[in-house]
Amino acid sequence: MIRVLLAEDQAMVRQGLKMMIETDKEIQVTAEAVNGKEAVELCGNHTFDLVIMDIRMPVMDGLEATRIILSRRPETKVLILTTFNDDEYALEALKSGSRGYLLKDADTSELIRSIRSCLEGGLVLEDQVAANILPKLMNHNAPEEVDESLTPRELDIICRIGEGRSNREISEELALSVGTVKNHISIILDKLELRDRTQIAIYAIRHGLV
Amino acid sequence: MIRVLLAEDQAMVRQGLKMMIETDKEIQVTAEAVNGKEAVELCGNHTFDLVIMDIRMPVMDGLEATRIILSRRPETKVLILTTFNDDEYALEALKSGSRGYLLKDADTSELIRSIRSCLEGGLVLEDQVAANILPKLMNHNAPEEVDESLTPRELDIICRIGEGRSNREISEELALSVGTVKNHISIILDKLELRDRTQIAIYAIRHGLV
DNA sequence: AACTCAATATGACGGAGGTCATGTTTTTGG
DNA sequence: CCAAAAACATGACCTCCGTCATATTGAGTT
Repeated sequence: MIRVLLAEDQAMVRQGLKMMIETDKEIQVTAEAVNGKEAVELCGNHTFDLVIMDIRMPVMDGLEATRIILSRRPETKVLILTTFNDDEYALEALKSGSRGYLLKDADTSELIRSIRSCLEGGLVLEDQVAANILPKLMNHNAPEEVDESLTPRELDIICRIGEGRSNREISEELALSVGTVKNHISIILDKLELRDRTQIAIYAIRHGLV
Repeated sequence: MIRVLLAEDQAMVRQGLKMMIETDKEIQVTAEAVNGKEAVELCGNHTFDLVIMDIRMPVMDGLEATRIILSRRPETKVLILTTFNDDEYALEALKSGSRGYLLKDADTSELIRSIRSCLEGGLVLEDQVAANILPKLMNHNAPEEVDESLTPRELDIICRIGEGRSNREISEELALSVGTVKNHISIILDKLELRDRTQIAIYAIRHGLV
């Protein structure tokens, strides 16, 4: 038996959802909440396999409630429920640790399929939503190409600066003199048109070298 | 009419797929290729709405073929076809610009649904695959929580260090004396248990403050 | 009223960072 | 094989960074 907590402020939507969900004999809505705060409290006192959480609710919204619940009971699966096919929300919903994103206009079979997929470890994502957020996530760590005039040695040193090492530490790790490390850094600063090691560290991280 | 190019080296799979696809009267397999190279050549001479591309093929694999085709005809949709629910491939497939990821054991209705969703701009992703790759993409910019003992002023200065500013620049931007900026930095270093401004910059980026 | 804390300031001090000039040794490519 | 580039080294020099001690102001608390 799958125990579901339904967190949704609109009684009508809640009722409709409950009926749709309980079409499946193995799934039961064992509790309902009208806002995020109630949902958090219920999760403190009871155990649920799945929480279906509306994103817009009074008192405490669904994303914050999700974060709190997962920080206390990480094994709980949370599916975010929303009206809009809004990729901004989708990203936030995923960052908060939810296991997916249900649209309110989904039909019963779609709903059941999503719930079961989620409980089996899947992440439920509309194709349209996926098309919007994946490129964002990929571009975000898009490794802009590194200046190709950099030598292997210089790249190595850039990495170490990006890890927060001092010149002394770098010189010891590479069995060089401190002066040599400084020389390399001077050349790096020149090639990359930067001013100091801090900017090198930023460069290193932004270009995915660390 | 939707024109599909089928790139798959195994004749049997190709035949089966073709029959499943053409269940839908609006979709037609107008060409077939037995490896990536053939697929690329066919795309040069003809126009297709969709390419279904096996990932493992002789001569040229599906990922490389995808990259070449998309560099020449970016409007083409490519769906990658594979046997395994392998997230390593999935990431590569998405990076290559494909619009999703079909499993060979999908049934006919699933297949048709995926094709149509893809042509409508969707990104087709198994829930299990999504569950594997999304955390990877998100962890990269995982906003570990920032030390809460930091004051607003200190956070501000941390951000500016994370942008590569010198003490002098920061003091001018905030209308402070250089000494005050240094004082703040000393306190920041103490609170975060760091050693120098470079490590502060790294902290700022890793915690999503910049 | 007494207290705490954030924010500001000053000046002195030592050390790390970065520049420059110069030179040697290896690697590598034509 | 020779020339160019990369890697390594030294020492002098100056600047910027960060520490420390000390102090003032204003906001909020008890």
